[in-house]
Amino acid sequence: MDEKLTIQDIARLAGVSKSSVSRVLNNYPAISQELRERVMRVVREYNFVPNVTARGLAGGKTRLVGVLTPPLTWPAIPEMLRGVAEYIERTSYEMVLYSINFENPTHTDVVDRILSLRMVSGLLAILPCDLTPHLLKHFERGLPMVMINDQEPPEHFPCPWVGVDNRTGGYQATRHLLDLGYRRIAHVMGPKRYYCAQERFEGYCQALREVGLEPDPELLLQGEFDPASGRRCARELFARERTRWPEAIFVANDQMAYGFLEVAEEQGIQIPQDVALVGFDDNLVSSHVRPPLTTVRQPFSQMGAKAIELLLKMVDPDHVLPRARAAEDEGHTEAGARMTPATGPLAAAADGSGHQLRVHETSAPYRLDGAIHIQLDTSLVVRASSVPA
Amino acid sequence: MDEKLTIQDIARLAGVSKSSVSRVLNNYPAISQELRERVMRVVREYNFVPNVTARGLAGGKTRLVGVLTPPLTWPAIPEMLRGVAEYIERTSYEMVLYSINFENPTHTDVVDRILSLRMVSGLLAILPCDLTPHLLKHFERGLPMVMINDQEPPEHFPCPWVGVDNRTGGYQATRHLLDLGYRRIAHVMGPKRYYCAQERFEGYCQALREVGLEPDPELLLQGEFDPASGRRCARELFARERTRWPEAIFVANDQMAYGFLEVAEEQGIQIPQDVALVGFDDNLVSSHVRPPLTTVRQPFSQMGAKAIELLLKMVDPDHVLPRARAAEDEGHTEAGARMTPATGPLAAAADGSGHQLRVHETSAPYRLDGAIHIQLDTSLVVRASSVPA
DNA sequence: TATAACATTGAAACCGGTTTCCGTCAAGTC
DNA sequence: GACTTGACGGAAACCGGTTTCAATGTTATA
Repeated sequence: MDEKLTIQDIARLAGVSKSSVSRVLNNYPAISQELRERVMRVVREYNFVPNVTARGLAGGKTRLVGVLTPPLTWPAIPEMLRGVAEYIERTSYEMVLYSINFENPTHTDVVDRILSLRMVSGLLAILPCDLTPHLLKHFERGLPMVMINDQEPPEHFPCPWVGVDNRTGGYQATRHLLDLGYRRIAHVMGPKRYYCAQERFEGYCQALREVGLEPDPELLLQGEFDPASGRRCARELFARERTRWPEAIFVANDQMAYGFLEVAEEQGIQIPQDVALVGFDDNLVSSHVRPPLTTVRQPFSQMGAKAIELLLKMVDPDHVLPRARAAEDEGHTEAGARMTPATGPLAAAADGSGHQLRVHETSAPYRLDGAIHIQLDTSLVVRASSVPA
Repeated sequence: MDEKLTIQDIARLAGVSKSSVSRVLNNYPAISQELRERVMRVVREYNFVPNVTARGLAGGKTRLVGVLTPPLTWPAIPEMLRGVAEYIERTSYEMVLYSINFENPTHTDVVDRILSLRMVSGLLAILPCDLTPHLLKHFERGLPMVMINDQEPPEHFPCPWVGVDNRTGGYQATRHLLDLGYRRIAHVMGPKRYYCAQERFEGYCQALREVGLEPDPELLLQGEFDPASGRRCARELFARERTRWPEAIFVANDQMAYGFLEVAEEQGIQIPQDVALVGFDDNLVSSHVRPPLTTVRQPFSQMGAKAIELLLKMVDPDHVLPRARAAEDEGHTEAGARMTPATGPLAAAADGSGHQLRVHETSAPYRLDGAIHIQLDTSLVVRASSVPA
């Protein structure tokens, strides 16, 4: 039925030239209604779909965007990709997945090889870590690109960028513990080289100061965002004499919080009765650990969707979704958990879409009113680890 | 530097025709050593990479394969894709990810749209569930395809297929419990419409019979492969009077086992002291739940790798990996867990690569000695849920 | 030494679209 | 009524490769 028809065949069947068929298929404006209908009838009858490859060659635009990700086994990645996939499914674009292994020392070469193929019309780089400077070169050379990246200070970052407001997130976590009456609140920080780690820490400090407390250096620990460092910090903290324990701990990500849960289990420490715990991220797992983790939720799938939306606008400004937008991201928070929208003192003027927009200057060719930085809001998810049953 | 060079430019720079450059780049045999070197020098100097799109148009083969998956938030999917991605990274192919939502009633249309674009030269369909009959039509129409699918009986299944030996897996789980001395062993079965559920059940029965026990209908429960049905079965079981409880339970997948853990926690039932538990799958989460789950590990990433290897062989028989194969799949089993290779009574003649090969007849155009079905081995991962500390 | 067979390489056709260029025709202007 | 203008649509060039075909130079065969 739909066997290898070409635009030429359609032209012949409709009794027109192939240029006309092409024009009809691409919604060229100066086309008479009659021609359009004549062509479309044949197109529909034979169920004709133009060859993407030829289209790419001739038009200079492939309808492909690349998505560069760390290994999919990183907790946040599948959620983000879900957002990307659900958005892209409603467009005429497809996604080429480049899952790269940062441990491979040649990963910059891998990226070069990928991009030199010029197969994709744009790139969404998810948490590119130390690859960022290298990617920026490609961006500055003209490759449309959006990063989901919370590791670089957004000031003057030239590339369009999607992330969350980590400062308000840190504030939310700490404020929650303060509201429950805790006063000796420890913080396990992420690596200082990451901007998000600093921001979460600042939110923590700000919440403390708001109630007249000063951050206590004895209650600040340094982690590496992985479970192992969480375990290490937990052992260090719980090895102190009981009177020097904190009443509650805000851990800068869920992975490290898992380490705390493990050590607590080992040592028979009850959470939250002995020590309350709040994490950051709300990974899919976090509602299934024991006790379920109170945490600050990052809207990962929404971040993916926003980022790909932005990228498609850069790649193809006339791009319109063929179908209406589906229902908003529903998240995976299980029934029973309370969700608190961001209400920190840092809440900036929203642009109506529920997220905060910051616009910076950029010299890159694909600017949309300057480099757009989209910052989404976090929300607190309260579960058993911070609230005694 | 590598700005939009064409094969024509290279030809001019090397003082040869573009046909010659093309031949060199494609390893055409009848090429003089001198010409080859002359061209390659220029290619390397200018870092030339031929345009994939043009290549696709002219050669009739895009170097793209599609990967059709259920939502990435399904537990096994990221692991499988890791295997696919790691393999594909070492080839000249790229993967186009089609993550489809089975709940969308129009998902067969989505598949049709995707495939009618003819963008991909082959398709890897991961756990396509009820999409299988529809996909088979495309396969029979000539689209190279491999399925990772444990839901269809392999007999006479026309399409190349990768899965695990579920029967031996069920045997391993049950045998392990028997070896620990348990005799009253319950089984929570998956949906009967899935072949894997039946096979796991048969393995269970066989292990029991081997020690002279007959499966007890009272100890057989019917689940749906999700946590909710696990909870339901758990409540049903634990609502019985204590003397009618089993000593141990083999649950047909980890998700349902999580439901058991939750209900046990709720009702203060100690696992494994009161009841021992073994799951199936070894999801990434399963080592982090409390207590860590003993389970039958499916080599998901290896399945992905095998499947994509098979697919590429179908798409491009002359396909050779540019680099040597990297180290074998290392899995994610944490240190301390014991791994038992499959040694069930069903172990078939291995083909040297450590997996079992079954060859069936097929009428599809892309046969390699008939439809290849690759069955990988499962392995038991022993953790605290079955072994009292 | 003449000739057939083979190895090597360039010219040109082709893949299936998009886009430029140009001719035609009808409506609008003076 | 002649001329300008713009809408419309066909012919042909083009995108950047692969592949067929034919020409050339070499080597083997008789």
